[in-house]
Amino acid sequence: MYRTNTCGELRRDHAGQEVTLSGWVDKYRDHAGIVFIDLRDRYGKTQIKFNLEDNSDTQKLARGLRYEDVIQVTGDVVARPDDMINPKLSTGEIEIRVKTLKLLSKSATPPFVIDQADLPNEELRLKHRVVDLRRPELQKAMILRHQFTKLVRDYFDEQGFLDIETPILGKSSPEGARDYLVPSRVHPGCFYALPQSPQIFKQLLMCAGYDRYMQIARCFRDEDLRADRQPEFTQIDVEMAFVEQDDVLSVIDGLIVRMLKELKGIDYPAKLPRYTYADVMERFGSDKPDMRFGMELHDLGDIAKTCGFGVFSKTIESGGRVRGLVAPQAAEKYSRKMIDELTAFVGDYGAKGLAFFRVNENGLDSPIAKFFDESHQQAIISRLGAQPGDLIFCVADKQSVTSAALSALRNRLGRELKLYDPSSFSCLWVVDFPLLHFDAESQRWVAEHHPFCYPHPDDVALLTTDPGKVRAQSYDLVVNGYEAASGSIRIHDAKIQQQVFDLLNIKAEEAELRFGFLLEGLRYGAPPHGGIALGLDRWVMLLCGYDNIRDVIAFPKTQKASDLLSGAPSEVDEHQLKELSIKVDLPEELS
RNA sequence: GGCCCUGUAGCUCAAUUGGUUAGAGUACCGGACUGUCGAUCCGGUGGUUGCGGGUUCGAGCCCCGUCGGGGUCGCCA
Repeated sequence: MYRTNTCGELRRDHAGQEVTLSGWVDKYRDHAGIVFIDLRDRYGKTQIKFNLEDNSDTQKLARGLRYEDVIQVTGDVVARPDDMINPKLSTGEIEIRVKTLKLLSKSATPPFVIDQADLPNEELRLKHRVVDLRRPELQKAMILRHQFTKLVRDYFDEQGFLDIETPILGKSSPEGARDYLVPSRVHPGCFYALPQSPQIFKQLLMCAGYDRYMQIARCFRDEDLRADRQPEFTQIDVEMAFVEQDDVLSVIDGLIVRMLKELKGIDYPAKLPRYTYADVMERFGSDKPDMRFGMELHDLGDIAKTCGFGVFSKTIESGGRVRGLVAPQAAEKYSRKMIDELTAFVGDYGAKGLAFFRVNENGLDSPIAKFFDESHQQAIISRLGAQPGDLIFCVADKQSVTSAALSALRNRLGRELKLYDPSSFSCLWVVDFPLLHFDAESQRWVAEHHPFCYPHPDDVALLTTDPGKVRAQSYDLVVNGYEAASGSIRIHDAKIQQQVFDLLNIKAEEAELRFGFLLEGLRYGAPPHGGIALGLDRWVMLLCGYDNIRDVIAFPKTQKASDLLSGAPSEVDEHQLKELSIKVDLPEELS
């Protein structure tokens, strides 16, 4: 038997017992006559000690132990004297007086020390993920991830959902994200695609009568990575039949409230607040606003129109917008140089400039203040509710640019000005997304969510008259500024589906080719249905309070989608390619 | 594909802004030490400054290219 207890469980009550522990050497403190070792496993650390008078051979062996050696010890649990209790350890009231020591596995010198205050750079951590995964921060994430998925499964089970698996090897569809492809050996020249999500299969399950489905599903998208995006990620995929939007939202409300309570001890109102897309876009400039703080956007169009500042008035004349926000008590905190930096920052979002005003007792102070007379200055102050000491920022541009620039600025200022508690949570629904948007590049309507999204019942008539105004029965769950879930009610009515396809300029033949197996499923008695998918990795990231998704994935990939641990992706043998009827044709600069 | 940051000892960082033999802490190796818990003290090993070019009397530092890592815009139905 390798152990009778773990390294995290022994307390004062255990004093006097003989125990056997196994684990990793976390620290060693060698005093020649007495040697202390902190023994670690995933449950905690226990101090073990070796006395010269107890057993000089064992003590000699103990002195040679180094970081990450794996050992087994047997000895007696001893209560520590009061002045030697270590309050930093849960096991700090006891220690093990070792009688026998066995070296189970000698470690090579590790590439970095786990308890080091300065974290090694991420490249090294990913290369040596085995060592990295021993760090408490990653262990916390893995444990929380497990607790989260268990809670999710339990919750949906209680609600009558069935966990059903869907294929990993599927059919490629050109819409949406780029597919990861898998060549078929038995069908030369043909490829499977890895699922971007189990979307169509879960709709087919609804048609088949499995009216409450859930799955913790791995999804794959070959798009560029971000701090919160990996090429393979995990969704909590949910679909329900005979439901309206409110039914889906209520089920998820219940999940979120329970999860925040059980995993974070946070009491959240039983029903998460709901906002319309139009509302949050106007007030926050984003469809995923971080509502842990205010600092809302305000429209200054009417004031800008008549002011003396040409950039503003001309923007309004040409159909653009002037909007602004107030950074509370930031006038002194942001120097001209820092504001220049913010100007460059909003430039990334297309803003050609960033107007600013420092608010003082008499009005506005700014290089462009002279273009605003007393009444215009007061109008701006009163519209924004600004106080002396505040700093006002404005962007004048087409609507989409004012939204993108100001929402990014808002997030940045909120963080820099510490306007919220980073450990708090703000969860909300955004509903009534537009069904379609007009893509200027391809000069056509494209689906905002996907082509199977049901239009808002009040807007069906608009499909033929004003498609851009049609709202969808789709919804996002937004947490701390992240899209944490997204879903919709699907079309189960062939006539409306046809209308949407027509709008998207998808011909019947093409629809049959691309989504034929879904349309086929919808043909034989499709119940009204809808669903949602939660981003598991993002949720765990948020629950841990981390700012990147890699720290909640055991073996993540880098920004270039490589796995530094295994070396994937890699070239394969010629005979493997031949078997798959594949010839590699590298671009010239790589060959 | 664009923009920005980054790469110096096993690790975390420094190097007076182009100037002597590239330093410190930690890890590692050796020694001392019987109550430490970031143990302490003494000594030692350890470097093609990511790689390749260039400018210069002289490059860790400047320039060009390239590779890796990170952030972000585009992209992600």
